[in-house]
Amino acid sequence: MEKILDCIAGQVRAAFSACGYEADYGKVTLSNRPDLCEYQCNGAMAAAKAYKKKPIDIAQDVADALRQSSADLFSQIDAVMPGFINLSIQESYLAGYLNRMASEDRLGLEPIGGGRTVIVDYGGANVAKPLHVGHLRSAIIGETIKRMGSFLGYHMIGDVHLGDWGLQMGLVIEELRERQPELVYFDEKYNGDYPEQAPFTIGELEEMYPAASARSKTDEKFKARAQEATFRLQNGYPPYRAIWRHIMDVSVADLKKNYESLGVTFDLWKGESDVQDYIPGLIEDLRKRGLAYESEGALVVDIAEDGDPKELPPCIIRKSDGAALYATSDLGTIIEREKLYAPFEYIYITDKRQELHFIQVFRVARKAGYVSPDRKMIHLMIGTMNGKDGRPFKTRDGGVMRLENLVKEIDDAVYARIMENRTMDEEEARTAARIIGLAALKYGDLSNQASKDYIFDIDRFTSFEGNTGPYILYTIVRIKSILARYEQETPREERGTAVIPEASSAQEKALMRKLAAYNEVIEASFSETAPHKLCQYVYELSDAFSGFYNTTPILKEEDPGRKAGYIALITLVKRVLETCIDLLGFEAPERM
RNA sequence: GAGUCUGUAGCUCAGCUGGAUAGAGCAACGGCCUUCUAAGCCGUGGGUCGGGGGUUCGAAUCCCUUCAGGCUCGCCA
Repeated sequence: MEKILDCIAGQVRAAFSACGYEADYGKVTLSNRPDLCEYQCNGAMAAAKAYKKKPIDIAQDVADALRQSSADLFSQIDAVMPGFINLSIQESYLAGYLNRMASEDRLGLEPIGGGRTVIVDYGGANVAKPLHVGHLRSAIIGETIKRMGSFLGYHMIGDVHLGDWGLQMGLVIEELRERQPELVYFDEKYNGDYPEQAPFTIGELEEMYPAASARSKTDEKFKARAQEATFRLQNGYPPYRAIWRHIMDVSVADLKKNYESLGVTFDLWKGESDVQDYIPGLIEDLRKRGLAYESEGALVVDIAEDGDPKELPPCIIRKSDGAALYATSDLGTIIEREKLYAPFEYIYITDKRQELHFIQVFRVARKAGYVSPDRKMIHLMIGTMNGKDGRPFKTRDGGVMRLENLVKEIDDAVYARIMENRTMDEEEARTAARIIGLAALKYGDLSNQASKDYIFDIDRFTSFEGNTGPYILYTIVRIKSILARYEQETPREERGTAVIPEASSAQEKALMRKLAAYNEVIEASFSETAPHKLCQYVYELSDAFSGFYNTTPILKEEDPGRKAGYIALITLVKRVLETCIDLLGFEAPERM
């Protein structure tokens, strides 16, 4: 279905054309002066320069033409100083638009993706390290991007892309040697089978990595051993491969559990280790073609381009000790993805501190021709998560906040909140608390712009007033409640036809115009990888509904036809809201 | 030092491909529950859009400069 702004702009463009001006001046936006009009076109002022005429004269010409051509679309067409064209939409047209919307499966959203493949890389998780609040954002933003893309008809493939192959693995191996040197993995002479059972639990594993990391910073010998172990692991040394397998098994099971509790899913659970077979060929290829060369003992690829403000450092693809590293793995991953999926677009969602890394990787991939120029490669950078003091987020006692603790803390706060305000049995309250808590958490995060640093404030997530996830859910629950009562009170034969009528109040029309913006918002939110725009829309729609709700006693309406019309309208509001929050990755309870 | 991002109301944030009087939420204050869930609605107060220049009929938005802060700057991921 054509977007409502495009419908309007189509008429305005035609009017510009008819008056002898370039049609492109007929761009229409939502009004920023709702007291004056609903939509506006500023093109007359831009055109004034090109045609050397007074803006108001052009606006006047176009307005006259519009009055001739589009009286059925507009209820207001004004040319005002200095050259604005103010427009309002005809109630009948708006109602017709919404009725068409309501009759479509995707509520009038065009499947613009056309089945094209998009890879979304939004894991950021490292094995052997617990998920903490820092992993929250890329996971839930990635999930939303993936859902929006799928809904728009793209073939979205989400890959967790585990960090399972770097120095951290060597660190854990050496830490294990420190703690349990008697294990067979460390017996050079041992050549039997290795145990099925991991020699550590997830709890122990999570404690080992930070310990090893700290030790490597003060103990040079330990660090060297870890590098050596990493190198041997990467070269297939069987006992280290066996330990690695244990780390993976224990860690991935835990990661899946945690992501699941956030409603975050991945199509692929690949990792850096999966692409190691591509690396020798990759390095050979780059070297043979003269793209990679030795520099200070390492193998590097220049990535500088004309127009760079400063010469960018080359991309290192092999360290001087012969080991591969981050960039190499990511390039290997690209080669594999090209081979298996030939994606139309790549979206990487990571901390913004990795900006340079992705610039390097993208440029090498382009320069070597692994990814053709017509494919898009996007690095969606996630801002740093800070505490209330503006410094990197820590728990009250100064530690790293684990994701599962955070989720639990929010659940408990929501549960307490429900019990103080509502009568609900324990089980229902617990279920509702999980649903509402997740919405609070996700909405709180998604409503901030992804790339900006943001203040992570637990009090904010457990406060449910105003622009929050629970407010959105509350709106949906109120609609559900009305609809349920309507069905209960009104015999089927008295329900009338479910057609959305022309608006009869300002609140109703505002709600209807907000509904009509739906397809526009979803397309923009996806193409700009900006979930916060969808959040903002969902809030505005909820707000518009609340305004309508407070001025219009729906179930008390005496005219059954009008009542049925209200029901049709709020049913559409509910569908739109539910669709949107599903894209955002949460859902509404039945009651709250 | 170089590059880059950020700076908007007391707090948290929108708005930034230039348009009319800069918007929300929280917090503060004042109204609205015998009526569809008050986790709501309505209203009031609160901002020289970090500072200074410039371009433009018009700048929070574009350019320059300056201040403050974050991040990055070849062998971690």
